[in-house]
Amino acid sequence: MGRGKIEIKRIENSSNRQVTYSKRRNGIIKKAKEISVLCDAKVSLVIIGSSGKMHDYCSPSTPLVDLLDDYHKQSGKRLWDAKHENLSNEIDRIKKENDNLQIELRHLKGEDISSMNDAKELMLLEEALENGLSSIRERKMDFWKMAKKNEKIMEEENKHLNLILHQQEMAMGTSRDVDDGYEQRVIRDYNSQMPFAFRVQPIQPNLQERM
Amino acid sequence: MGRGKIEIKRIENSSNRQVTYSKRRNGIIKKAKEISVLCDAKVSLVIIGSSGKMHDYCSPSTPLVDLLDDYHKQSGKRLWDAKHENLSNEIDRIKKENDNLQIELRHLKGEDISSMNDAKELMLLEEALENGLSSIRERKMDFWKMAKKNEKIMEEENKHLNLILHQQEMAMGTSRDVDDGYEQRVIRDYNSQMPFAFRVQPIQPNLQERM
DNA sequence: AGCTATTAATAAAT
DNA sequence: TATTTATTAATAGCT
Repeated sequence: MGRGKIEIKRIENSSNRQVTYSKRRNGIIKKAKEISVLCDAKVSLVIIGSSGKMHDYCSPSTPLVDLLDDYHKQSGKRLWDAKHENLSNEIDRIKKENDNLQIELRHLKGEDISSMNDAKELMLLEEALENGLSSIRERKMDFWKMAKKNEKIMEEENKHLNLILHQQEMAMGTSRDVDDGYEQRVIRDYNSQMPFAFRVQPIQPNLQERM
Repeated sequence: MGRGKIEIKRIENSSNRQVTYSKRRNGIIKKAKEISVLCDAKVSLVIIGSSGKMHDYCSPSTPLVDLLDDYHKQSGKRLWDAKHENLSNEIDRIKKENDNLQIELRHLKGEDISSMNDAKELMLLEEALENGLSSIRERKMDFWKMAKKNEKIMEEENKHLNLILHQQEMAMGTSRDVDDGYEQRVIRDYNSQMPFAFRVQPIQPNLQERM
């Protein structure tokens, strides 16, 4: 396709070679674009001329890395070293583990169990859930006991503080209002040492009756 | 360059697209070979069609890896590092997800809950477990009902078989004892194949209504 | 870098 | 899917 036919062999004349190179390079890149658009193919094209300068084309929205990833999967050639492969394998492994966990989790939550055709499994599941439930309830009981205990301690402390305050008031003859802030602070400090959710609650045991 | 001019846009007709793809793929690979020979350029070409199948060309005595090494040096895109980093990040991400799942799972099983300091969370957990339990029990109930139904059907079947056997015996004048083993075996087989999943069911379409 | 005669690629038909 | 052919597209050699 030109004024004359040419043999496909190295062009010896260096300037001709250079000219042909840049013309054909444009041509092939155009072709690459076209095939990727016409046939929605992924294309990666890298050309390095004898000068060493590199040109490339990669189909849109196809990171070269991904494409080469495909390549290396399909060609079986190890493009990147074992390290990468190991990482890939690990990802696969963990993903699989993840899937299994998800399934187990869903089963425990009672989802997707219509696919469970094994009575034994169902019973194991039930057992696990019952165990879980009893543990949780034990824990809640601990909470409750602790809350009660705390409550009692605070009550005592309060009484004690009130007593002291009262004594001081009597001794100093001052009004109770002056020292009010002190009492409040002490109580807050107690609260902040409570491990659980009972911190900001007024003493109202029945609020927690489900715990 | 064909019987008609075409626009460079995705070919909607899938079989035309496929034909064009393979023609142009050959064309572009030929061009790649030509430019590498004519201009002694290094060329790497990877094409992945919409079917996902990959074709490639790489100029002779130019390992693709080396060429891509050049590429990654010149493009400054740091192919490998980026790839490596991506993989590592993904692993971290998935591992984290995994850990969270593990924790959730352990909590549901009532393990490690002594670290749970939030009454609300505990209650949510309990609720999830209760829901799970009730789903499981529902499912078990289904199984149970199905087992009952199956049992009934088998009973009928048995009766029927016995009747037929009996009739045959009468007709043939043979003793019933001769065939006794057969009947027993049939029943045992039914039972042994009933894992709870009722695989070997007599022809009774409505048995499958929930499966 | 443009131009154009010529070859090469290929779209549509078979 | 492979071949054929009319037509367009690419490009070799020239300027």
